[in-house]
Amino acid sequence: MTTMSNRYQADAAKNRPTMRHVAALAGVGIKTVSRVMNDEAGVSEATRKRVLSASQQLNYQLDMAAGSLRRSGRQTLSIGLLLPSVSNPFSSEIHRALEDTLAARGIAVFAASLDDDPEREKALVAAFLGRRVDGLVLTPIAKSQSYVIPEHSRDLPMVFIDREPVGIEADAVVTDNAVGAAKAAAHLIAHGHTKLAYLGDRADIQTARERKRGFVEELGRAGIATSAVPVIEGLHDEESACQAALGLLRSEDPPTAVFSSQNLVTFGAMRALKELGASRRVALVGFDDFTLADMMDPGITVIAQHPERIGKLAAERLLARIDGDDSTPQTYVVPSELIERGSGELRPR
Amino acid sequence: MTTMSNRYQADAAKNRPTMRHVAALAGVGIKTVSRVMNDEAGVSEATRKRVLSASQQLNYQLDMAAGSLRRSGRQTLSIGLLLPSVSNPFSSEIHRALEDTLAARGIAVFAASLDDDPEREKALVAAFLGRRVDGLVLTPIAKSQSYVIPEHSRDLPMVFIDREPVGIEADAVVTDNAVGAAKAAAHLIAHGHTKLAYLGDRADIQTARERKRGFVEELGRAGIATSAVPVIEGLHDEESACQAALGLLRSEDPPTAVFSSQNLVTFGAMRALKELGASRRVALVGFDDFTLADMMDPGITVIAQHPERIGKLAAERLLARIDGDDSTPQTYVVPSELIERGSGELRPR
DNA sequence: GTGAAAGCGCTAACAC
DNA sequence: GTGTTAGCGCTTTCAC
Repeated sequence: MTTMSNRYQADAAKNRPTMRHVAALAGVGIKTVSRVMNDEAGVSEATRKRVLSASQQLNYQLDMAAGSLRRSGRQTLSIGLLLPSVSNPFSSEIHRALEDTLAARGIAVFAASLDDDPEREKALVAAFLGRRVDGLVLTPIAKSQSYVIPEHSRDLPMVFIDREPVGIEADAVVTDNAVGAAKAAAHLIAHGHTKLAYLGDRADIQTARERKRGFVEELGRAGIATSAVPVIEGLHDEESACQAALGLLRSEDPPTAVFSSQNLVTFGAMRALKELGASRRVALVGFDDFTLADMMDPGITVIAQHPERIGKLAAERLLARIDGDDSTPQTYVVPSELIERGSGELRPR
Repeated sequence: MTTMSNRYQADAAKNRPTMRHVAALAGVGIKTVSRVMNDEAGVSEATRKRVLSASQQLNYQLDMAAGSLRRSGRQTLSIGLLLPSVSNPFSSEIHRALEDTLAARGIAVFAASLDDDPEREKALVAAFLGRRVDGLVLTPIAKSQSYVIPEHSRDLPMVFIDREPVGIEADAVVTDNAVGAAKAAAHLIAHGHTKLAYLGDRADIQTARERKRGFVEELGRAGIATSAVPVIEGLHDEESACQAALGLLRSEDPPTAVFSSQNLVTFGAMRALKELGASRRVALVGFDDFTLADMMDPGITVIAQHPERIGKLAAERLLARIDGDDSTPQTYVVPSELIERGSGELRPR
């Protein structure tokens, strides 16, 4: 028996030990080891200690994959998260909040970046499915998400974030984009502006469309002719936004207030205003908050989103689904918030 | 036969289909399905097509976990990544670069946040090991990493980033912290400053210690008495850094140039300078680059790190180890870069 | 080219 | 309390 234990021990030092190794060393059956490792009842304290000691001696680690293969329910305690990019500040805040909520349940997170590529979206979903994740949290970018319908019907929990999915009914957690943009317009109008301008992202992005819609509708409510308000779309980076803003501000009848629909666009507008020395003359409200916004001169007024709340809510919905909630899928709206910092409170002239 | 196929098909619509389902529907043996799904040779084109069609019809997805259980080598095509926080900009840039390099090999990334908690470090490593990751990339924060020695000896590939591990010999990828800080000191001295000040992070963080060492050593080389240079450490957030900077700048003999060892500290210093209206009078160089640094007034001169290079290099080292490289572990140093933007080029008086 | 049998590490079901 | 047997979905081995 001693030789056998030794052999198992030597074996386990190089190769990864299994329950058999632990069982042999502890002198018990394999099922007993399983009971101890899973904190199941029905093991005497003495046996428990022997098993624990053997497992520590061998540095044994339960193999979750092998376990879940046999276990009914087949949970892997891991989920897949698809983001525009893991390095995008908005996305990574969501990621963090999700992680915190899921970690409390011992769930690990696979994270991946989409880069606006619909093909990648499908490929990454497939990659996650192959790893048998217990759920999926994704930022949809493909035209339709109907390709996941088979999985969804198999009760794979799924929550969409930032944008609502198309072609499938599933839970979603989004910002009130239209309302937020309308708040920005109303704020500028309340400060005396009638000559507004809109700098927007690509129209194929759902959130961008929503923001534009909200902004324009608010103009209508305020009785400002939409035709008098320049709306520039298709801005996806700082440089193009800066050029667009420069064009507007140098025109014959320049706006006295600008709304930018997204961070990079806001940065471009800020650069343009700075270049023209107009930062304290032309009002600016940007959608989405950013670091150092309060350190600018003037501070930049923004419609802040709450990524941490989106992430937390998405995680909670996912857990509820994992726990068997089968109510009708729903879209949850997280309100945005106007933060006054100076640039949005400048008055015309 | 038809009834059987139908039964399997109905079964597969609700439950997840297995190779058996596909085999039954295609009218072949299970091993043939395996061959097709793994792109193995030795299957006639006709059979291949039948199998492929059946698998698409059922929406079949190969189960990687089950496969790797039996497969020799047992690769799961997933790795674990441990970061200070997934939402930290520096970390998430590393994350992104890692992901890109590993995605090319079909490797998925588990990401998790440490929050400066040594216990979490150990727990998360255990969680990853239980999921049988093929490798680990980690930012060490515990006092010693000797707890992973057993895994390391079992040839689990492992690369440390940002900080070198203690108590174990393993690959590491780090910034040249001391050299970078020395460059900052030299830059300020070259611009005529002799009255410098150092604002630093907590001394228990390795990178913070290195930066201080490099800075102080450069003072020595320049013949500036270290005793004449205030060195404040233990600053871990913007507020404490701001207070420390205010104290220094309001003292009887204030510094003409400040070096801040980290982003949040830099922000605090910027705020203090702004509050005192000293932004254009007192020089500032910060360690680590940040968004909008060029939009400040003046632009903020920084010692930029290259997270994308750190991430890429770490991924490459990990892949090399996974591929069997068993050369002596090594520390790879990624050079930092001085970026002049104005604040660091201000002269005294 | 193809398939049957064994077994990866574990848990379910049941016997003792 | 504890151990034995079967089998999760797949790949290996080897026979046809």
